[in-house]
Amino acid sequence: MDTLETRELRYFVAVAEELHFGRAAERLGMAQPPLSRAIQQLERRLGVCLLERNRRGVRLTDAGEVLLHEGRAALDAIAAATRRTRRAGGADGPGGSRGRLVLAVKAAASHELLRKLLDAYAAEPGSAEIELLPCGICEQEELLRDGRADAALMHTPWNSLAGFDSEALTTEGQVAVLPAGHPLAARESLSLADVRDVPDLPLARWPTRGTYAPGPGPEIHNQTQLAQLIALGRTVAVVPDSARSWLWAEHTAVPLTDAPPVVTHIVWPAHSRSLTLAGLVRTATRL
Amino acid sequence: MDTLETRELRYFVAVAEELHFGRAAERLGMAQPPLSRAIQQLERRLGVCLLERNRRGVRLTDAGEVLLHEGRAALDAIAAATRRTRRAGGADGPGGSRGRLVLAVKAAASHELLRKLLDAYAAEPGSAEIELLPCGICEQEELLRDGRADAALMHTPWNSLAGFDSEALTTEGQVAVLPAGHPLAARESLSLADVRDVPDLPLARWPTRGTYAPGPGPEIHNQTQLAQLIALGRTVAVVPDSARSWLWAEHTAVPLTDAPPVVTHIVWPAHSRSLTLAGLVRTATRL
DNA sequence: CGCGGTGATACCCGGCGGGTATGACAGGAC
DNA sequence: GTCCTGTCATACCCGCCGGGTATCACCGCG
Repeated sequence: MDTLETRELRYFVAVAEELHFGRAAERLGMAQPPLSRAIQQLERRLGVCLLERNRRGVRLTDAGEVLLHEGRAALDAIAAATRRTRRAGGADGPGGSRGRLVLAVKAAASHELLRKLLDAYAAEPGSAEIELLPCGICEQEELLRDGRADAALMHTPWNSLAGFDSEALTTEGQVAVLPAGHPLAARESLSLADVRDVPDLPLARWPTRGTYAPGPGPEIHNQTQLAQLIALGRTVAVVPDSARSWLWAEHTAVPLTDAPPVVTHIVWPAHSRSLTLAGLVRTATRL
Repeated sequence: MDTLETRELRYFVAVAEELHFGRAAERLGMAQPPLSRAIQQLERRLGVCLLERNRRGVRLTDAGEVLLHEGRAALDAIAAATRRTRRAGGADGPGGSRGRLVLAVKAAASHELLRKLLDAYAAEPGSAEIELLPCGICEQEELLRDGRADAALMHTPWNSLAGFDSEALTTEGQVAVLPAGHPLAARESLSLADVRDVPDLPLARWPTRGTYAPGPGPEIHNQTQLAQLIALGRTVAVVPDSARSWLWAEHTAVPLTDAPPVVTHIVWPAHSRSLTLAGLVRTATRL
């Protein structure tokens, strides 16, 4: 009468994402009629209309929109339960050591900090093995939610810490990275306004929470690509101070006076009660 | 091969909580043998040992401990999906107005603020109906997690905001509430040390995150009980400044110089995307 | 008017979730 | 020792329901 089954959630999310019973059924590896029936049963059990079936396609009702969001969150929680239990049971990969932690990090971000953290933690008595999970620009939230990672290093203001527990580790300023020969590269310092208004160098755009702000500059997907575009004189970027470590000879970094500071946090699921994780966090905050 | 069913989670959580197949089966309204079999299947599918069956009782393994925590979170998420979808579909209670929001509040806490918030929000164009859900001292987290509430008013440092999104609304100092006739009641101000060391008045103990710290004072369950115990000269309490509004004639409030400030927040699930909720939060932050 | 494409309906079947009866085993009372 | 008791596991059966196939009803379109 009340509790939804995982299967029903999976089915509904598939239909709500595809907005097409046939395609959704294909994605789920089943035939279309039982899927239609399952969704009908779901609507009857909830006492709520989730989909508007116009001939030619399907649309979500307000309630359907809610169930899509909440259902995704619930499916993530279930996947997380599976993954973390398997990991705790030593049923993963080779070695199968107990208490292993998976730490999600953006490639090449906070490199110095990460090295110090790993060294310091490994020196702790009784420390567990830390597996690093390199991930894309804004993937950490998802990895924490669905249990593929147990902790992550995140950087405000780019990442959102909402929904997680976190501790701030370091704060740093930002610099503008310019082609070495550019006139602005000779300046002692710059303001954000300076950088935004260079006519021949449109500001590179990083994704914020997975989407790109509109603008003239190129959309950046990884750090190597960015480095190359800057070196070729096609763009300028605003990056944290610690990014100086991967600059090329053809780059010049100029401090920004008014850019928001970048804070690196260690982040974990709010409900976590793992002692292993607590140890890692303690080590991190003591750095 | 991988995704857990809601039923399996329910079964496992019941067994893990009871540590007894028979009682768990009774709680689930089923017979013991199929429950045993279901747990075995679960262990085989996860490839992990969850329970240690000694004759005479059952114990959780480390992996079982993890699944208990993560499974509870997942079940909460599923319950939340059900409740919020039903609410969005207007399938709840009489009236069935769309976009209704449920706001969880501790009885009598932040009364002034709550009145202002409700008035201001009701005056907004297109505002939804706000249903108030009075709750116990530290129940708000649970209500948000399992979907019985959409938002809550919480007070740091008593409530933990971990896992939620929040906005701070007001900050206030704390006062010591004493029986009117007590010698300390004549003082202009007090320190926490003063209040803690009154030999004839042990400090009342509020639950923090659901549990009571050890101490000599009485365990407080609600505000009326506290008021009475103070009036009878049995205890002294440290409460936020706004609590002056419910004091009796037999009470005296004395400002505390070094008590941590109490911050009232409006709190909501981090993944929420509801426009109605956003409107309420906007109103609240503008107060 | 037929045709393609949509979701819904009708019907059948096999698997599995659940029940009952019973077993295996350890510990306590005596 | 020998019960008895309380625990979880095993064996077996059955009915339900989830899933498949075939088909329908409907609409838009050339």
